[in-house]
Amino acid sequence: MLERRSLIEELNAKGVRLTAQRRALIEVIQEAKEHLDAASLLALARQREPGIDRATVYRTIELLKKLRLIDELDLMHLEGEKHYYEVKTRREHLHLACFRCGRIEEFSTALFEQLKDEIARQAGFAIRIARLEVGGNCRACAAAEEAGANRKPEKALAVAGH
Amino acid sequence: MLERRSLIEELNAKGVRLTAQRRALIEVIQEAKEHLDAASLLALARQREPGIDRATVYRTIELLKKLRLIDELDLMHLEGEKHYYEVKTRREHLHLACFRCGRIEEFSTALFEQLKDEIARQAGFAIRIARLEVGGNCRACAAAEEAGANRKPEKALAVAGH
DNA sequence: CCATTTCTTGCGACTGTGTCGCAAGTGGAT
DNA sequence: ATCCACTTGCGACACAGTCGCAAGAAATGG
Ligand SMILES: [Zn+2]
Ligand SMILES: [Zn+2]
Ligand SMILES: [Zn+2]
Ligand SMILES: [Zn+2]
Repeated sequence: MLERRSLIEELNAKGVRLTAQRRALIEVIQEAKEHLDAASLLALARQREPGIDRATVYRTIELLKKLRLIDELDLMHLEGEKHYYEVKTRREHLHLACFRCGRIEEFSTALFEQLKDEIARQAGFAIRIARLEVGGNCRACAAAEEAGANRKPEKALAVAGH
Repeated sequence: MLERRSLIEELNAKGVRLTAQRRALIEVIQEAKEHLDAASLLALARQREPGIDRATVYRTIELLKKLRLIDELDLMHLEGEKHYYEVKTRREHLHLACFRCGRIEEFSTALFEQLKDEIARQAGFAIRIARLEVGGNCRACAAAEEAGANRKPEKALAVAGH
């Protein structure tokens, strides 16, 4: 939650031209309480800057990714092939996506940092992005599944999934 | 590399109807030497089973995912928004995607298992899939980048990326 | 070996994400 | 206020993935 500097300042410092459209998009991303995809981003940005176009949204996302100000997530593509975006400032974390209820949980641990270190050292790989996404059942849904496991578990092709 | 049973047997055991199309697709996936996307899968499968349709490829992928026989990868979407597939038998591994040369490297470590255990325990999350994808520069490209860092590094908006 | 049932396929049409070239518009520096 | 490079909107496009439906093919069992 604690942003370093606002993304706006960050952009200015890098000499990136600040347009009304970019400002609107950045504000939306920064104030988001959930992970937003390009379409939602467009809808929300239009509330502030009505004329804004789809192409501009994609171009701005590309820009912010290159500048390493936002991260792109897949969230296991739980609903369609969209991508989601989040500001890169909160503590580095990974995402747990529940196939049953669709909730996205965030999780942090020192082990993740250690793992990245090991990759960098052993593979000689200069890591720019490390995205760990986990799919399965959250605590509540795992319990519920357990309880409902009284029917014939055979031939259960009805596996939830991506 | 060492497959448990062929996917075909695996399917039979689960009572899944075995069609010529599915057989062709499974053979292609199993014999693949690289990570294939849906379109390549279709092209290769057509060499064995000419009439096969795009929709069938997608439906079969969905089936194999549900049965946990294959994994879906994004590979940092290095070239377009496609997804890639691989048989779920080789040792659990993660993928390193080089933004510069495009090579995909596979990497295994016990730390990854530990990390998954910690997630399962601490978050009470029943993990079905854990996908760790890393983007950056491979050893060779990191070195090359280093050498080429003699020009003005300022205003370098030309950051490679997704 | 044929009939029956159930599942699967091909086809065609469709949705939705993401991309691009270009002419008009605008930010920011002077 | 001027100017220029950069950015935007627009329209058209490329392409991944989905769906309903009628025809076709596995498996089963007689
Ligand atoms: Zn993806
Ligand atoms: Zn859940
Ligand atoms: Zn490389
Ligand atoms: Zn792999």
